[in-house]
Amino acid sequence: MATAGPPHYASWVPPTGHSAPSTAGVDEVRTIFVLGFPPDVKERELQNLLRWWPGYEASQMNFKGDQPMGFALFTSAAAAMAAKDALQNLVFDLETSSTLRAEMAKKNLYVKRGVTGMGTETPPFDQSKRLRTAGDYTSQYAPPGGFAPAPASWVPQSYIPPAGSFDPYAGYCMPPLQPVAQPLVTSVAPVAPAGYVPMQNTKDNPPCNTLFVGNLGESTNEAELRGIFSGQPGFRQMKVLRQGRSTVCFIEFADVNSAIAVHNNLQGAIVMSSDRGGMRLQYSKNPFGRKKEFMNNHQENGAPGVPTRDTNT
DNA sequence: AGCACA
Repeated sequence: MATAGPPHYASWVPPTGHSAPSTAGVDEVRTIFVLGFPPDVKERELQNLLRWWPGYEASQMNFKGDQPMGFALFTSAAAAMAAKDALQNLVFDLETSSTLRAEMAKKNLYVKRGVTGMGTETPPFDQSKRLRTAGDYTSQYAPPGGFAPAPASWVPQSYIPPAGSFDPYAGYCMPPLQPVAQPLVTSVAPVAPAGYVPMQNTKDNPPCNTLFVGNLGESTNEAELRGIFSGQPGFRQMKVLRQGRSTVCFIEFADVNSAIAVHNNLQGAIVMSSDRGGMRLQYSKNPFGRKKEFMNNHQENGAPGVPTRDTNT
């Protein structure tokens, strides 16, 4: 074992949306400096780790010898510090047990015009949009899917290209994330997970209003889960189930779209208290709110096998 | 690789 354990779970303080966001301190340092990556880390990994973070603008991986140094620029110093705290002591790679150290940088990352860390040969299309959108995150951690350039085939959770090009959603054609229904819980800003781990989700069920969370270790802390989910738009309720060595969890949302958004956005999100890194999100087999159908199908107070004639539909 | 509760 020897898990020195991911120490402080940085409870994420939302970058204050009301106090003059971007225009405030123009010469403030809003760049973080991250050490502790395994030598074979790719710049892209840093980008993918941070690209959903509120206020993220650009990042870059430099190599001093074989010691990678990451830099990431945010829209504000507050956003940068929040990200810094979240990355602090993050176990980046379980195999090499490399733990990240993050600090505020000495000076801001210089971003060449048109390069935001999304790749060097950046397509011209949404650079400006990307930057503009970033500011919007200050009020609420909106679903990343919202600005994903998303051709219909873009499946957010497949960080790893599916080997057999198997797409469980082929038949469902993800609705393009229309603005999620007004959150029932508006006040709570979601606690952003400390990071993401690529997660393959080979078997899934049709989208519904309830998510099933798997790949959670027995040590998983319910409060942490609640912190992550309860602030998500459309969140209704959550139930944690201990199953011996592992833990599972159900989350109900007000509507399917909210569930879809979370299913995509939080796929592989790192659960600190779990000993398995990222969580796996699937749609539940038995969603909430289907009691009637369930009961009807089971004829619980009638003759068990009697077929129901669909007299009224 | 684990799906409860109504």
